[in-house]
Amino acid sequence: MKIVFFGSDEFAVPSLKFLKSSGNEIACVVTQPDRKKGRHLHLEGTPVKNTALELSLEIFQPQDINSVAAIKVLKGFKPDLFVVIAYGQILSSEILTIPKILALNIHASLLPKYRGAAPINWVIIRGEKVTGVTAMKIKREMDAGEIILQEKSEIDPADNAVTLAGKLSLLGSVLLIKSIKAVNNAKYKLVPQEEKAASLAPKMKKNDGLINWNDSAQEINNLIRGCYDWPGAFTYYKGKLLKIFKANVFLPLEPEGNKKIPGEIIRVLKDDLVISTGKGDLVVEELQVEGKRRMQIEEFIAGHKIAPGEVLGKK
RNA sequence: CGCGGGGUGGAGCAGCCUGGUAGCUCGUCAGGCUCAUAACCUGAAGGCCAGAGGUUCAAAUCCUCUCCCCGCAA
Repeated sequence: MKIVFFGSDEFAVPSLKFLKSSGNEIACVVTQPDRKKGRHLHLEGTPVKNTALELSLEIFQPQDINSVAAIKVLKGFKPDLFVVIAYGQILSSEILTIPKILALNIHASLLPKYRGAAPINWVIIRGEKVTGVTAMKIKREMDAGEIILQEKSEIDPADNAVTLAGKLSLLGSVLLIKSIKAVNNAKYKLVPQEEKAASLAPKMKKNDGLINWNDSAQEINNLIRGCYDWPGAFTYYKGKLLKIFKANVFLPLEPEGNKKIPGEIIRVLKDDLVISTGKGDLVVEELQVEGKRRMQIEEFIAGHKIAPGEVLGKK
């Protein structure tokens, strides 16, 4: 099989590596152009580009994949298959007709649920117990193609978006190889998605991480896990941005006698910071204040005169 | 040169504006209290205040440059 691989994000890296070692011919790796990133806006390649360099694969980084020039390049490879994983640009219908067999996509959710750029974050934020990966034939509409194979994976309560992404990207790479085999042997069915069951998982925005202390401790903890490590669930403490990276839910046994304001700090011990929420309490374990490095709660408490009664969330 | 915060005993912070014995919380070590303890009390060790210049009688503190860390923005 002659394959052109489209990918940018870290999520696609295991698939690229696995694909390479599986003996398929990778004609070219298409990835997003280097972008100015980071603190001093240095030019940086995508994780997929770096992997492709390590594997000595040909790299193509068109500004616009749907441009006439880019299409010409792609046609030049005369590929059997396109494999698209976390690439970051939408392929036009003309591009989808280039490969002899089909264009295949691995998506990190159980489609038709969580279509879009950030399924991993949103399944955690929504408190799902199970998610998975889907291999599908790409259609013009975003993540709406017919399903080839699907694999489920349980979400561990300890998982955050990063750990879950790690698991799913491995699972996805296995699913990819399976799917390619199936396609190669023509032993596969294309099952249309149930449109009624579709839901969306749009790209994360900075503000999606804002903590609403009126939510339950469980919901807030889901937000914290789902927003890890970008954009990070955040609130405000003494006018400064405060990100919470890790926390636990604590349900007080005694009926809440004296009502606390959601967001109020109710207990500060040596290594224990408990915050009141709309329902239950949140025990903060790892956090970061604007301009400071990320730290464990005991380090934070050691250096900050933080007292019960203070309320988080005010800008 | 995108904007901003910061580098102070092992950790996290205060002190800097208004120069002049280096302080707090935690940790470590020793001792005490206690049936016991991660709790409490007492004491101790541990810092050329990121680095290099400069101003000054005197610099963690003021000025200049360098290195490193972080937030925003992407």
